[in-house]
Amino acid sequence: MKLKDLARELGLSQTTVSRALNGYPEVNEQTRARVLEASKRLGYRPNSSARRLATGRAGAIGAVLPTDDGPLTDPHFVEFLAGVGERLSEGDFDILLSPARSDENDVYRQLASGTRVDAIILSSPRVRDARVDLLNELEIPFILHGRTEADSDYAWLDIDNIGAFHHATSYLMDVGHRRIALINGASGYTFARHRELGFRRAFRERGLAVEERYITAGTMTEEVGFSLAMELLQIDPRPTAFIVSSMTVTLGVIRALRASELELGRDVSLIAHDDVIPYVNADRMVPPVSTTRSSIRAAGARVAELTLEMLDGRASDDIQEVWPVELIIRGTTGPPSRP
Amino acid sequence: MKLKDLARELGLSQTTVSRALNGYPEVNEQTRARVLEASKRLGYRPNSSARRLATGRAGAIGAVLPTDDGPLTDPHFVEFLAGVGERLSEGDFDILLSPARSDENDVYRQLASGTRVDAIILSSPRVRDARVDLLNELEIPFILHGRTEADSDYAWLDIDNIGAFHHATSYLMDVGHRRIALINGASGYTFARHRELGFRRAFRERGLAVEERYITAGTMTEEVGFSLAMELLQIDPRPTAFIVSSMTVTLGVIRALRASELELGRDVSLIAHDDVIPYVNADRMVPPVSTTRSSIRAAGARVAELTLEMLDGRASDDIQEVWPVELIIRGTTGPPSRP
DNA sequence: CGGCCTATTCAAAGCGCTTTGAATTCCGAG
DNA sequence: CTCGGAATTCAAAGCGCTTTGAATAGGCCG
Repeated sequence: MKLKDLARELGLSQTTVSRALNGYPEVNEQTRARVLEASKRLGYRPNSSARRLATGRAGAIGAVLPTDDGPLTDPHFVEFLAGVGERLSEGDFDILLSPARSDENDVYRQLASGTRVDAIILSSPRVRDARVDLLNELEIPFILHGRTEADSDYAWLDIDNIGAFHHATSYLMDVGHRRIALINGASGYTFARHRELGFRRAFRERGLAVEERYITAGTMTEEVGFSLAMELLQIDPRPTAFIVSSMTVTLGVIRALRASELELGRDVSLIAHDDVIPYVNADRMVPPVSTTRSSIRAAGARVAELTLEMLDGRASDDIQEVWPVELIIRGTTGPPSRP
Repeated sequence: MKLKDLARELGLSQTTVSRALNGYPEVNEQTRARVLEASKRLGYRPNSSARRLATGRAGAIGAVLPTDDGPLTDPHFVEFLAGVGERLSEGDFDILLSPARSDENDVYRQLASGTRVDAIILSSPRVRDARVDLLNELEIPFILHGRTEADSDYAWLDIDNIGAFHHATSYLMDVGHRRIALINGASGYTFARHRELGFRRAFRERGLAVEERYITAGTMTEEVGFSLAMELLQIDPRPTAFIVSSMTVTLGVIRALRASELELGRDVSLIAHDDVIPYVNADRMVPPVSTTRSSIRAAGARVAELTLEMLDGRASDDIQEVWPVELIIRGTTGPPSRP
């Protein structure tokens, strides 16, 4: 069942049928209704290759599977992608997944130079990210989930990491903590940088000095969370509270606390950033974990939406969104214990 | 730079240039060399939409993002996908990711009826899986990673789950364990069924009875691992060894052991199945975890390869591969402790 | 009633590639 | 020399859709 067949069936020209289906205004509404009905009844599905050839659009958004050592560990990335996909599938757009190879630049170059994608979505940007320059040079539309240091010349959507960690740190201070440790994502990434900035700002605002030994960073895995927490707990005096960069890392921290026979929420407080992945649920843990929360899936959907707008002509440097982050206090935060 | 331009540049017809580039035999080797050189020099990239329209191929393999409660938790799925992508990107094929919506059947139906994918890859099949019937009916090529109960009429690649868990169980028996607990993936899925079968076979072979209370199953997350292990440890007498369905679940089991003040490898033995995801490394844990190991990424690559063969005409019911699984003994397995 | 404008529909020309069927060239055999 | 066949190359016809430019029909005004 192709357009031609459908048109013949209806006694109309391909032009009219095509326009009726694509919502053009110059079609009689009655005709449009007939066309839509017949199209559904006969199970007509436009051939996307043909459509793409005719429109000159690839009909796909490129994303690169991050490499192992990236900060966006797999579950996060999938969740983000699910959001992107949700929104994209409403249009005639696909996600084109390219695995990152040894030379990542090559992957982007290939995506851009071919006619396989209309735009590219980047995740986990660094403070200075060569990919941004590359894509700007290649002149292909792209959007960042996150941002770089110089964030004025391209499209991005980011959450307010500074605000989130500032808020979390301030809260802990409000309930009495002073020895607060930070377990951050790997330095170099903007989100980690921002989180540290927010953390430090809370101290500065109160005229308190940051204890540098309490600031740590690493790849965001359970293992790293465990070992960093173990190291932090060796320090004398040990921190009374932890601010942790992800729920995955938090699993490791909890393991470390157990190993040290410390009770979470009583002996030690903790606030973690929660990207709301189904894989680990902060609220269902024991005790429920206090978090700064922002759905990475929702962000994915919005990024997709912005991408489509960009392809519809919206200026890319007009697309810059910062999302606020909620602080949700649950059972892992209390006043510092007096040992 | 389109084919036409390239042809004009070379003083050849489009036909010849196209054939030269696509490796057809009826082209003079000298001509082919000239064409290839010019193509590279001028940076020619074929327009994939056009090629796809002309060949009638969509140039994409469909995969459905599993829903939250599936057994293939996100990190596994991405790793599998990475394997698929690796292989696919060598050809002119993409991965088309569709997020599973409320009615999953609809997603498949849409994938199949449109002209957007040439084949579909299915993950985590159930013992009886409606999707297989659906896709057979829709007459679109597809391949399963895993298999169903009735596995003769379609293409699949699976690992030897029966053998793996039989081997693991037998090993534990060899070193003296009798009270062996199984923490399995959610029942209903073939891989979980097979693992249980392998487990039971080891008992049967030795004329031993299975203690049914030691057999548990659930979604493969850290949380579930923790709570199932906690329950198992309440049983009197408690199991001396655990066989666990994934490394993620193992994290939870380890947390439960710590909470119960039991030392892994001494008080309790453990063998886990390891899909070799970068996210959790069995060998780097303390103590290193004994595993049945099979790279899910390699499986993905092979599935992609088989898919391409299928599209090249290989009969789908000729494509049925079972991969053996290694048993790797590390530090979490020893003789049972005598309490 | 003729002319003009708007609403609606149509035929045909691509989009950039592959592939069919035919044309051309070149050789060795007869 | 001449002819049939192998080796090369080519022109042109699609693939199924969108879109341009033109045609047709209907409605309103003077």
